[in-house]
Amino acid sequence: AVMILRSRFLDARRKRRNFSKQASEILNEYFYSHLSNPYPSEEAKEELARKCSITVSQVSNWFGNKRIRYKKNIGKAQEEANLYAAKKAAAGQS
Amino acid sequence: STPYPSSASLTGMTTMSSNPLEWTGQVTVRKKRKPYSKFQTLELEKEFLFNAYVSKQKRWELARNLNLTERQVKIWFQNRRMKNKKNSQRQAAQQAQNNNNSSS
DNA sequence: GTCATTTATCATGC
DNA sequence: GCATGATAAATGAC
Repeated sequence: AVMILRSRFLDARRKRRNFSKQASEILNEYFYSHLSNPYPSEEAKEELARKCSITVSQVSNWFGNKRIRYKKNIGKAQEEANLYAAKKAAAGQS
Repeated sequence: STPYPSSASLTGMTTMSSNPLEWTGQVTVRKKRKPYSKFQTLELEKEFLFNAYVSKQKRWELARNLNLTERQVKIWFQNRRMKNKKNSQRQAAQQAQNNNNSSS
């Protein structure tokens, strides 16, 4: 019982904070620009972690959540996808 | 090196033009995740304190006493070891951070 | 065996 | 009240 209580304090869910706006922007840009295969390599995860000022585990968590929640929203609005698709198209202009 | 076999040919989505993302299709039918009870978790944790690796005999006993399958007990210990490893890495990183701050 | 995942659930932010 | 990040069961690659 003591260990359960102790684990509750070690549980990071108790102190969860939302990522910064810039971090979410970076992660979303990578996700939607790699939508055909949104599985960043370990090296890519480390770079994303540096740019977002978060840990590699947090990057993995973000992509895990993003993939499953994107999948569940296929067929629905998905205006976020259109937003980043347009952004990518604009960046690809000559 | 995708985690799952991306054989998109089994659901007849070869001519599906609307959604070309193969990774969104889950092939295998997996059983729904069911959280264990307080008692089950506590007994597993107690055994994990003795040894992180459980013998086949002990695994059978735990499975019978906790109303779990031997496969569930085996996987629980696997996941528990990964959790331990992750926490160790987290503490090590935290300690390194503290050392850096104190030395500056 | 490890380990990167998927998925449901949990706990929090707002 | 959902959105979001982290964790707990469960799977598959290797």
